[in-house]
Formats: sequence, structure tokens, C-alpha cells
Amino acid sequence: MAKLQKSIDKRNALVKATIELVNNNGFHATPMSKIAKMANVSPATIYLYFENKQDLVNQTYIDVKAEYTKYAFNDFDTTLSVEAGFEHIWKRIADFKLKESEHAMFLAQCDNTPMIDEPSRQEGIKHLQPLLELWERGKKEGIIKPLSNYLLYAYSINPLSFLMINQKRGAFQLDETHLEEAFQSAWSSIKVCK
Amino acid sequence: MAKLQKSIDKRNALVKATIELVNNNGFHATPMSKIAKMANVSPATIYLYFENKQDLVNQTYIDVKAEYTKYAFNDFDTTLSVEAGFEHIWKRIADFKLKESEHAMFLAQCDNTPMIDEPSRQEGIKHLQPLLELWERGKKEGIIKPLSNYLLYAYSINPLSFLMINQKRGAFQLDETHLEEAFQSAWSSIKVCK
DNA sequence: AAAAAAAGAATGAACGTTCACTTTTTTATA
DNA sequence: TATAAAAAAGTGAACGTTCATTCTTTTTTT
Repeated sequence: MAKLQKSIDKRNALVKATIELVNNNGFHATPMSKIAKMANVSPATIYLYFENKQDLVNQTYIDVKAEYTKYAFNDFDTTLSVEAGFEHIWKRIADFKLKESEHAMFLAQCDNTPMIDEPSRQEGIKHLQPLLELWERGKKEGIIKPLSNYLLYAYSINPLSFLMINQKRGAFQLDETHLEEAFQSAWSSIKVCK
Repeated sequence: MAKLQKSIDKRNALVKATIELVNNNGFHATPMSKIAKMANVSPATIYLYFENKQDLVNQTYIDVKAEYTKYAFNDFDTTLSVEAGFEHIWKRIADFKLKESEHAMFLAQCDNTPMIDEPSRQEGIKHLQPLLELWERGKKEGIIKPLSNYLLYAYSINPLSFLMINQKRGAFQLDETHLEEAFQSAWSSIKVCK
């Protein structure tokens, strides 16, 4: 099969270069020529792997989003209590945002921009299921507030993006202590009080 | 003075067009020619009001950020209790994000992108003081958790951006009920429990 | 009549993409 | 196993277009 014979390394290098350049310069200031140069490839080669620039950025988004959710749910154990399960997932996500901050930055930029087309955005959302199921269980058990999953995500997960960005900008240092505080705030905002 | 004689209406039209086009197409896909067309102005005229494209987008950011904080703190009463004061500010901010969602969208895009230069970003942060002071008072009174202001903002204010964006995308409807729930989550996450 | 503001046309640079070609890899044949 | 043919992958230069910005001229204001 033709597709599979093309070096996967080259595709990865292109995706990596895209992330790095878009993070540092923004989509508007990352030409294909620079992406090619950073990936040590001819501009023309990009078009062997991707239809066009939009496709490159869409696929990069989907790749990174998949990596994110895989990381978050990798060793998830569905037999855990809702609270323990949430803490586990939350800390995995926090871990990802801090350790893979380049990738997390890229996602934050994509998620707040009309840079990614709608089908790719939908594709990216798909893999969040385990967390949503945990929340549904928590609601049934009366442990999690009976709120829309959007609200739960907004308050318990999304703040990590804000913190990560400000950490990257050097405005704020998110160390171990802060991280525990952040978790407590996240949990406070979605757990049923008392 | 030359600057002041130039029609302020024209400047406003340019800023407005910039917001609208950047919101809908992203910075990478809003050329000066389109901005000019939407503002009913020649491309050359933009350069009477702004140095260049970067300056236009920087100034637009600062304008909108100032409008945001002005709206948030407009009728703020420093004699209110910490809880009442926070509720007031929070609801003003929520109001802004929902009613002026075009402007809020623009800020969200700028804040997650290397689109705005650092000095303009700093300029934009300046006006948040009243909220920070309220939080300091709350911490002293033992009502607000003794956390970094970044954490407090991340958990109590920033979630509104996420909700607003998803509302704009039609994924979620943020009505009066949801808004009250959102406020309770915000307050839960930063208040001292018990 | 002078000065300021605005316009439209023009400009060079930079962009995404394609083209014509070369190199590398795979397959077929002996 | 060696070799030739075919296919695939990769390339640098070039294309047409679009972009931000400027230049020259016209219009408006004072």
C-alpha cells in the first residue's frame, strides 16, 4: 500500500514542526516553506503527506488531541470510586498539560481559533467518553453536581489550560503545591457539597 | 492635533471590522483589504490610523480589553461584602461574555494566540485591579481560599470563556438556570469551605 | 489657497502550490 | 542472485496569486 510506505518519520517531523512553529509564531506566520525547512524536507514533499496547509493543521490537531486523551485515560481503572477516578484522570491531564506543554499549547490555540475546520474539531472531541461516563456515574450516585458536562469540564478541567498558558508565559509558576490546590478547587467546583 | 482630527468613526469602523473578520476567519485569513472593504474605507486609509497590521490588531485588543474591564467594574461598590462583591463582578463578566460575545470571542482568541505582542498584552491586564483587591480582602477575612490570583481567576472567571465559546459554536446553551449553576461552581471553587 | 484626509492604483515580497525532473525503492525477470 | 524495468518518494525552482504597504492623485476641510 502506497500510503504506508512513505516514511512515517517524515510525517511526524512535519507534524512536529507545525506544532512548534504555530506555537511560537501563530498560524498566520508559519508558512509552508518554514515548516518544510524545520522538518528537513522540500516544500513539495509536504504535499505527498497532506492535501494542503489546512489538511496539515487539521491532521496535526487530531493527532495531538488523540495523544492527549490517550495520555489522560491510558491506565484508567473503571472500578475506582468516582472521587478516586476523577482525581486520577485530573492528575493525568494536569501531567500532560505540564509535561507536554508544547502539545497542550497547540491544542489551546486550536480550540480558541477558527484555525481548525468543524469536522476535525468533532473528531477531536470523540475520545473524551471515559470522563463523561465517570461524571454520569457520579451524578447518579449524588457525588457530582447534576450539571451539564460542559459546565463540569469548564470548571474542573479547562482551568488547567489557562494555568498552563500563563505558566508558559512565565507569569506564574505551577509547582506541586499549586497543583494540589488546583485539584482541590477543581473538585470543589463539581462535587456535591456536604 | 492631527490625530484627533481624523474621524473617530472611521477608526471605530476599522476596529469593528477587525473584530468581526478575525472572529470569523482567524487572523491568518483576514487581509487588510477585507478590513478596509468592511469598514468602507480604502486600504491606504488604514495607515492613517494605524502603523501597520500588527498595530491595528494590538490596538483593537487593548480597546476591547478596556471595554471588558470597564463593563465588569462599572458600577462596582467597594463597600459590599466579599461574597456579594464577587457575585456582582462575576455576573457583570458573565453578562459581558454573553451579550458582547463577539468581543469576548475576540479576546479569547487573542489570549490563546501569539497574535498580540507582549507590551499590548501587559497593557490589557492592567485594569483587573478591583477584582484582585477584592480577592486579597477575601483572603484576609478567611472567606476566599489563600491561593494565587492566577488560580482564582482560572477557576472562577476563565470557565466563562470556555462556556461562551461552546455556546457560540452551538454545542451548548447557557441560559439563566445554567448561569446560576455556573456561578455556584465558580464560588464553590474559591470560597473557603465551611 | 493651503493643508489634511482619503482614495485607487501600483509595488515588491511572500505565500501556497505545482511542475518537471532525479533519486531511491520495489518488483519482475533471468 | 544479479539486473533491468517500473513505481514511488523526494526535490528545487517556478508559477500565479495575494498580501501588506506605499505612491500619486483627488477630494474635503479649514
